Amino acid sequence: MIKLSKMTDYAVVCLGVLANRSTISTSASQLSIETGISLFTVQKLLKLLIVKSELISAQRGSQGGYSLNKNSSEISIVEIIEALDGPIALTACVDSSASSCDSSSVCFLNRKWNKVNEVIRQSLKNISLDDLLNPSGIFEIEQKKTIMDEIQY
Amino acid sequence: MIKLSKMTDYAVVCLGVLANRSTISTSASQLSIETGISLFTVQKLLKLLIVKSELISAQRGSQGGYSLNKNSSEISIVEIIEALDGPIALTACVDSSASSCDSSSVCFLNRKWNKVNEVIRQSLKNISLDDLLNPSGIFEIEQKKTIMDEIQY
DNA sequence: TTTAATTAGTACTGTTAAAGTACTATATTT
DNA sequence: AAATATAGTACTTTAACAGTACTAATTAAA
Repeated sequence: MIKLSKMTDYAVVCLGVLANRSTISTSASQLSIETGISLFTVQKLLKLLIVKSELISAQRGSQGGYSLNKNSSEISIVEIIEALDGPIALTACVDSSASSCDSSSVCFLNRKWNKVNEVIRQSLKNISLDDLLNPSGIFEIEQKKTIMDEIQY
Repeated sequence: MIKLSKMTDYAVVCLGVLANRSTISTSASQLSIETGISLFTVQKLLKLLIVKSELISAQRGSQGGYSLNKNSSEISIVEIIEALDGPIALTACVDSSASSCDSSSVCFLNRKWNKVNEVIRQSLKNISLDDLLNPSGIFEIEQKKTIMDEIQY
């Protein structure tokens, strides 16, 4: 099964809470209480997002916490996925790591997967955090599906 | 990183070889030699494809082997992915397994991921094995990307 | 200025899914 | 009958992820 890490799932939930309290800083413990996700996990998650993305800001000390840097409608789920799961790359040999593919002499199609990755990335690019949070967003996503259904590319 | 299993990657390579020898049955050992993938792995892979998909047929005994059931242009990469990785489902809670999501009381967005999954599935649906094998296919995939780029859905 | 609250950084442990390996049974051709 | 191949199953190893824990640094408020 192609799947996201649990962290990404947790992130959408936590960022959703932050989106509803855009003005105030929300502490990790508060987020843990509101989401039901363990404090340890919430802490880890937020630290990751701080380091790996520009999605949230942190304020230390008493009354400190985290807040969203931009509106949920401006956050693409690609940003969240790529911050926590790394680049969207379906195959290892496509990963732009130093080590080249073990079977490069044999594998005649590494390059092609990159295009497939791009197709997926583009599909996700225009789905915002808000689309996942806001009920009216369901329809929009449904629309997207329909549009894609009709394109016989 | 969102990624496919290595098995899926191997599968595309092996099915690619089968596509080039559509008429004759090709044994696992022959495929191992031609692809460079270990025999054990090739055997496991082909057995999986037999059980989990309708993509190939097997013939036992001397001179036996495997062959593609349809043309590579008629095989969607979704068929390959879903045979080996299971359904395309980005999050566990979306998986239609018996056990409901642990945090269902808290998670206010399980349903939405299904729509996202559908978007990805539709993106992949119309990419064929042939698109990954045939050089001229690159352009077509590139086209797809471009089309999707332009749709500001 | 002390105390409490809170994030930052790092490191360790446990769990689980995937990959790889191996063996035995069954079928088919020669 | 013998050789060749797939079918089925089970075991072992590996690696990524999730979870846990501790210490340091920072900030606000008492």
